[in-house]
Amino acid sequence: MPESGPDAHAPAAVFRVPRASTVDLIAVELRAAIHSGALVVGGPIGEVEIASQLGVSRSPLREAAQRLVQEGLLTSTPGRGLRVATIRPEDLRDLYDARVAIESQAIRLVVARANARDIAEIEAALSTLMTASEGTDARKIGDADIAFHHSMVIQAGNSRLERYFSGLAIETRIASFSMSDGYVVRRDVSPSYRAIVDAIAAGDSGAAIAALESQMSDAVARLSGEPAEHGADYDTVEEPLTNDPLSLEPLNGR
Amino acid sequence: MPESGPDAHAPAAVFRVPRASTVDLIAVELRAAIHSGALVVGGPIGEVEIASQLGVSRSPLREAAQRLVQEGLLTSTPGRGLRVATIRPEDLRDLYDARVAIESQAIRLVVARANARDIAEIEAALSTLMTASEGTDARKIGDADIAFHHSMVIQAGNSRLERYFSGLAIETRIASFSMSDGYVVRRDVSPSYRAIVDAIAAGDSGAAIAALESQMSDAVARLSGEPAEHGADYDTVEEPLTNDPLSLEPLNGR
DNA sequence: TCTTGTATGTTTGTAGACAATGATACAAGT
DNA sequence: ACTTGTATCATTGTCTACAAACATACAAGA
Repeated sequence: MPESGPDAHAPAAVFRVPRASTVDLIAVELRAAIHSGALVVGGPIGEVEIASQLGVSRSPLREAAQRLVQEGLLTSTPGRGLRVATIRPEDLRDLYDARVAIESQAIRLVVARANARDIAEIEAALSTLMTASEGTDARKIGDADIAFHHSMVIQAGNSRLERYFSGLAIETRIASFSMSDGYVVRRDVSPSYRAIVDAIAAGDSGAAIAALESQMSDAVARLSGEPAEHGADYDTVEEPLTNDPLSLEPLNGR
Repeated sequence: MPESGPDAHAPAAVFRVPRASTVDLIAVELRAAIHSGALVVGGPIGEVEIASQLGVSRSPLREAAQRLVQEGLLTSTPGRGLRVATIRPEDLRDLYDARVAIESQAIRLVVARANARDIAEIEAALSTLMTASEGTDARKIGDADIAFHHSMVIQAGNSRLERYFSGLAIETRIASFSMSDGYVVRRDVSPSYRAIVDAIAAGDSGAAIAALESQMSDAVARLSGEPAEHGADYDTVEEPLTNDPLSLEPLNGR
């Protein structure tokens, strides 16, 4: 079966350069702005203002915004425009159930692959979290927490799961902003983190998922403002919300 | 603690009417068009043509398209515009792993709620599938298959899981179009469906998830074109792709 | 005093226009 | 004959403008 022409089915010698579109850049920037609190949770999106801050027109901004609408990070009301989504207390459970869906499957995949390097990465993320939790920077602890969970999803190597998780991670941040006034984290790192990693290393995905679920239930309870149980002490930190004017010159100086 | 003003925290007597925006309508239409094959998989999106077919301008169309980009149903290449996504054979596993993530969690939630009415709904979806599988309409069987899985996610009552699943369901359809030439379904309904429902009814989420996983692996193998094992016979149907010109007058006669 | 109607201003939603980029066809050169 | 350069065309990406919808303030009436 001769090839029809030179290099007909030859393995590609060079790959597509995945350039980022303007909409991509804006979407990233919007997510970062929500994450940092620069865009106030529940607050409106002034299209003209934000577009000018980003140095773009309303069209690409609106297109990028629709991506976040699909993610559930923005809500769109017909005549009223876009607002940053809020998480109502009764939605907390749903959010964390969704995280369990993604992360428990990630655990299954990581365990199935049983790659030592993957587990090492997760271990590294855990130790970063442990280090951060010795300090008092609540924001830092929260970020390290998400980074730990993120590392599990990354190691699973499934692009869809990663995409879903990225959105859920930001929603988790929104929840922090939405619930109590202030950013609340556990002062002591829950032992469930250790349990998750150990179970993964032992190849016991069932135990890891069980630990994950209890950790998530714990988080829901904490954010719901339920009193601390079994001696866990929380650390509520009034966040000095950044008011950065949405940095970025997307098209590097064009 | 007197209320400050009338009805300050009174339970809402009337609710927000969730009007659908134009972008919503267009997004729905685009998904339907991909589902029906009117927008050919891998094919380009002619913005002007499709916009005119829908009776709208390019702006709202492009905004709606970005939602599908976020879902992974469309791909955007900077200078080259939008194309309907394709599922490469090596991506099949990832797609179905993602479905397992969503659906296994849905099963857990349904089992946890243990609501007889939920299970009855799922049973109904299964019997619809059984009925459809007695016929020869491959498209109908495929739709009933997805509807069965969808019903589980619906009964879980988690909006995020449902949103994710809706996208994955269309991706599954894309995969059918992408793989072999033709739409391939199992002629005999796999016994794993029965196993899933029975396990749910028995409250055994572990068994249900195991059955789900084997069913998914089966689907991956079938779509990958691997030879039929253990006597399962497939039914490949050359689909007469509909060439409907994207129906719809979104803004009912405006 | 509270409600209801009216007017004004602001913001969104859509359309149309222009510039820039990529695709295609053809001609010239090696 | 194949490659390379050039011109033309189509399509996208972005901007600006206009019309419609919404919010707010104020005045008139009950």
